[in-house]
Amino acid sequence: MARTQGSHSDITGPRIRQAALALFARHGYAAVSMRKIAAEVGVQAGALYNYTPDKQSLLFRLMLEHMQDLLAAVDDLPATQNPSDALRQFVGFHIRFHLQRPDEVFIAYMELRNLTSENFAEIEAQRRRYEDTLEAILKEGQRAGAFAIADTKIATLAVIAMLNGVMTWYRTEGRLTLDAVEDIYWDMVRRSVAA
Amino acid sequence: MARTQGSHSDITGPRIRQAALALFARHGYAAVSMRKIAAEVGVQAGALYNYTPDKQSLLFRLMLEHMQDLLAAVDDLPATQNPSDALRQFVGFHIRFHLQRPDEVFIAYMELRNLTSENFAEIEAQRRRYEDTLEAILKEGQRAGAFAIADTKIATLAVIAMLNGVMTWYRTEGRLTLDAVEDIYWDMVRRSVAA
DNA sequence: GTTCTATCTGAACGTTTGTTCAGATACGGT
DNA sequence: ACCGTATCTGAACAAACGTTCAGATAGAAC
Repeated sequence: MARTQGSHSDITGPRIRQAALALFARHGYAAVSMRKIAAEVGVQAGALYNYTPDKQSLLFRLMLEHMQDLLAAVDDLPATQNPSDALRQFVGFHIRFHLQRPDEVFIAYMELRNLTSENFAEIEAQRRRYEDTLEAILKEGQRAGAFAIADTKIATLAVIAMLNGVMTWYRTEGRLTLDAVEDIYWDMVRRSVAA
Repeated sequence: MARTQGSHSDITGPRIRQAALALFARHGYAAVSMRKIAAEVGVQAGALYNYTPDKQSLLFRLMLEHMQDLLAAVDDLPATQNPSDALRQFVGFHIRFHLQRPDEVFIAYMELRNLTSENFAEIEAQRRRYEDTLEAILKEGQRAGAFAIADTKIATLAVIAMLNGVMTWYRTEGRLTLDAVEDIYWDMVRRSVAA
């Protein structure tokens, strides 16, 4: 039986990427076979190759689309009055954006070593672009005297690392609301760079 | 040829764990075969089974020994006069200990999902014990009025996440000395929890 | 110099891997 | 009602996987 009810390129393609995303996040790229992805979609392994040239491209596309979404979203943030507001906005944005996409975030960080070197370079470039938006805020704050930072590059990485930590423990059904989490982290970030 | 020159249980065992450590860190547990580990040691795959019952135990032992070393080291830290000194000592200890063992740290974090559930529970318990030593410092500082922390559990995780960030970028040959890095991070941590 | 045994080889096992492709089929267009 | 084609099946491929084990061998013990 081929071409079963309601099966279309428009449907199967996204479902394959969705299944791959969930499986890669849970078990890791190397531990997930094409057959497992196919089974999750309800299709034979060979059918996947109508939608991806190979397994590597499947991973790369997931990561690339995630990074592009991230960069587009951060570029769309409204303008702010001063560096402190900009930093607060960034903290809130980062926490919310990443908590909404736990699987994508997990993969984008954990599966970097499973990319070919060309693909890795491309993803890494996007990551750096994202870090640069935060560093620009810190530099401007430093220049304006709003922040007192020993090293803006390290501070950038430290703040992002700190914020990323929220993904390892935050659960929607936990004791803290998203607003509360945001407030707590904003408070810590603010103080760590305050003049 | 068997029992080649200088091959002994005392030599081969550690060399196997050392090779597994490096390969797991670089390529990931699932992507490394027993044959690759054996080749790195200069031995056939079957010989590995004189030293580990299976591949899973090899990973587990690496992680367990790392966590035990970490807990033993943190328990050995000298007593301090006040919470601020204790926190400073912890920050310096954490950075130095982890930077000395990049492969172990990487594996202990990235390969958790490749542990069986029993093994995972054991490692996770050790990790929590480590976090508890930091939270105890923060709680005592909070009680004594030295720190002003909204939520000591979150602050614990945030501080550790922030410090762990150093592993992703620090290189011995980089522009910053270990002392400088330690100072910068201590400064940020101190301010993020200061009363 | 002989024996003993810890250690390693090398082949084999059954499974699973990513990928290919000829053939089957169901839907869109006519 | 028929055709054309996009889509999927199912089998096949060579390679690699974790693990086992009978047999070989080198060094320790005497």
